[in-house]
Amino acid sequence: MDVIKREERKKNKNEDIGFRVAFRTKSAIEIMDDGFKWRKYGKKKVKNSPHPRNYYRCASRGCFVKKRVERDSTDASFVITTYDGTHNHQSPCVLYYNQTPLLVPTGWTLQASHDPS
DNA sequence: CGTTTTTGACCTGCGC
DNA sequence: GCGCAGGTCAAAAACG
Repeated sequence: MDVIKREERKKNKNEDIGFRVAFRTKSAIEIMDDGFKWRKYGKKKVKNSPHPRNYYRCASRGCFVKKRVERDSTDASFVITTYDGTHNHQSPCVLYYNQTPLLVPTGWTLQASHDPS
């Protein structure tokens, strides 16, 4: 696990993560379970917004997908969720979505999608 | 008992 | 070269 983390870090620096998707959703809570198991590994305060930003990683071994959850600086009711990378395995709850691997669970209000970089 | 969460400290990249 | 901002790690606690 330790070695894997090192390799991942090196890989991220040298190679491209893959792709990045940012969603801004209208939700009161930032705990959105998209079917994957997320392990929180960091919390940081952003100067741009008075609210902290949470960092999550996929709990599955061998899957290096990262997830960034941040509240909107102006509207606390909006949450910005950014996904980095692609999952190397199927979702543990893929059956929940039947046969369509939806990234956004039903009930979410998708406001916009853009590349933060 | 194994795993995740929490939190501050540490590291790195970028700008000046 | 230094400072800032952001991103990550790692130890202990909490949780099932």
